[in-house]
Amino acid sequence: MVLAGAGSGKTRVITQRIAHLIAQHLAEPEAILAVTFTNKAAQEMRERVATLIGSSAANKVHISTFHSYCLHVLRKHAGHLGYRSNFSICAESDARILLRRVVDDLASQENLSLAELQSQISLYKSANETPGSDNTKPVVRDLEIKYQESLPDVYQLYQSALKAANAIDFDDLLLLTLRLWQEKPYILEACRMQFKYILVDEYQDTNKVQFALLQQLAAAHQNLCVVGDDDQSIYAWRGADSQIILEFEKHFQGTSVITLDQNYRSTTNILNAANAVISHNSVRKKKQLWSSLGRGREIDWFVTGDEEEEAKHAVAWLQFIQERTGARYRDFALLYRSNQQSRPLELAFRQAGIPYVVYGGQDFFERAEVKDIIAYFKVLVNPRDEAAFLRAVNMPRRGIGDGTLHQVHDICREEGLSLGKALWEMLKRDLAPVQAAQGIRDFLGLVQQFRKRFKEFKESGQTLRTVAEDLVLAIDYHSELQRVCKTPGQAHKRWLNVEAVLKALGDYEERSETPSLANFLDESYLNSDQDRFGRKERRQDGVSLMTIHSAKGLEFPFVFVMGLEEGQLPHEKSLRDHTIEEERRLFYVALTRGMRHVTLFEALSRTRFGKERMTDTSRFIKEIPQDLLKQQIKAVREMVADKVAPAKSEKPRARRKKSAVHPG
DNA sequence: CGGCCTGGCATTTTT
DNA sequence: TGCCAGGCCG
Repeated sequence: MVLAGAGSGKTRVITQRIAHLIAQHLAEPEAILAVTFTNKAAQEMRERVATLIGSSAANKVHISTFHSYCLHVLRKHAGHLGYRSNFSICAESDARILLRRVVDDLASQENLSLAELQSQISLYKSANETPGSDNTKPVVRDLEIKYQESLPDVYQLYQSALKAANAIDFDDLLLLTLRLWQEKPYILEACRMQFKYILVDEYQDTNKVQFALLQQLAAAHQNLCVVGDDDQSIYAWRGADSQIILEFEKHFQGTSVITLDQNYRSTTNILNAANAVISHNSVRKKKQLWSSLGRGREIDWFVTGDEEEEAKHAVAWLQFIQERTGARYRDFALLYRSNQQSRPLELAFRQAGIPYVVYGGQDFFERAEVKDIIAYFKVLVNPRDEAAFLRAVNMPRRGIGDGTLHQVHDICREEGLSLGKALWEMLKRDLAPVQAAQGIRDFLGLVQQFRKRFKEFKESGQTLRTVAEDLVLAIDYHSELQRVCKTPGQAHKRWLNVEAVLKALGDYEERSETPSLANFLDESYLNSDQDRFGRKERRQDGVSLMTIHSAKGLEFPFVFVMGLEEGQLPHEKSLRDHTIEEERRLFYVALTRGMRHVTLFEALSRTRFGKERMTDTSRFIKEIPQDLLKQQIKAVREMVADKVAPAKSEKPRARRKKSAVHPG
């Protein structure tokens, strides 16, 4: 186990070790498995290994995410688990559709939030547990009673809905692989034999299922090397369990632990501040980062009036630093706790004419237009995929109403048919209204035609891409977009996304030796990495705006951390959930992104949920030794307080506004 | 079916 | 305050 502090060359450890294993003939490239958490990380690792040992050897090393690896295993053996091998993978939004139907079917009067149910289900799955009465310890404490009560049923129904749709969700990828290995030891044995050495990056982010998978896979050879930093564990809310890294030595006998505490990224002042802050956490492996890059400037701490002033001061300060250092825009990152904080920042940058890039936001595959096209692909590949089916069947509108769909659904369940077959039955039995019947005929004809064309595209001298283009034409999606969108500009923007899907399909086709639509879906669903779809020009020079979570693993010469107030960072929810130590790690991650200099911003008042409120200074600032901080006071609490709460009344502002609209 | 309105609500998001 | 889902109505 390599305990690698922030900026200590974590990834380098893995790439060098891979190169070493091969150079010393300890293992053939194909006998090495390196696991990362993101495809991007896997890609980067492959490139770095390639520069060490050449790309032909590097391409033989198995570098992949947990999920991709598991998908690979499951495609081969899905039959053993009662799934067809053409099963679909449900993204969260697809799963949401299934979940909605499940909750509707339960007909409970309780007002249950789908999002909450979904995240609870995921947490249970990540912990390799099932919500049920026999559970002595629920995964999440303090869950409202109505959720505790309904979760077991919802869970069961959700799982059977997935199965009926011949679909699995992201958590199932891991879970089903584990179950496959348990039920078919010979498959596990074969998987074990394939790898002599296993390396894992970002080990602090593993969940219980991933740990179990590793344990199984590494059992034969016991050559497991994990790299991670418990202080950077910030995904517990998604099921990551930092206990796993803390107890590594207990799980694996004869472990040697190597601590990397030299930091090659940040100046000493930044590190000292980060060290001081993180030392307030009780559950951690002790380490003190140090560097030889010099002290650097103290951390600046701006106290401003509200979030708009915060943004304006950030802009001015950035320009000041630029003048003094000649830094480029891309050398700056503004980090915040929650996405909504980007809004005032974007406004200020736009006003100042400074280019910026907001990272995060909506995933490429979650956009409506992309989902529409992909839904067609999915229906063609997996006729049972309910979520995709429901999406495609009325896109564009074919006059198939809710009533008809409910009827179809009943036929599916009662007679165990796929949705497509059930639609045929509807027609045969003359159950659908005239209009709907015509729509159903159109849709089924389309599906039949294109399923055939995608299957035989080669024989007919076409490519996947040209067939897909025909499909988009056949459903007249361009017109559909123009109809749906309010402005032509928006329609155009969304059409570009459709073209991006087609281009991705073409690119995939060139890359793959045996291209198929099914394969393309696998690749893209597990690789929805934004910059692979050409959305963002990474070349251009702009200030980066992103959440602290998405900044993990990145570094910038100048880092601004915004919103250092109680309730914001730490977030108020964390105070209630008693997850303050994870919030502290989050702040630690933010600080350690900075190479040369870090600036902290605090707003004395902040508008949340439409109400302006006074705030308190974040406790984390108080945990930084005073001599490392340089306070820049731009606003005084008393004066701001006067402005924020002028009267006793709760909403004088709202009233004034109303009377202005209706002066009479 | 789709547009409009209202009411509830509100972190973080690797796959 | 601003967004989204769900209900209602034409």
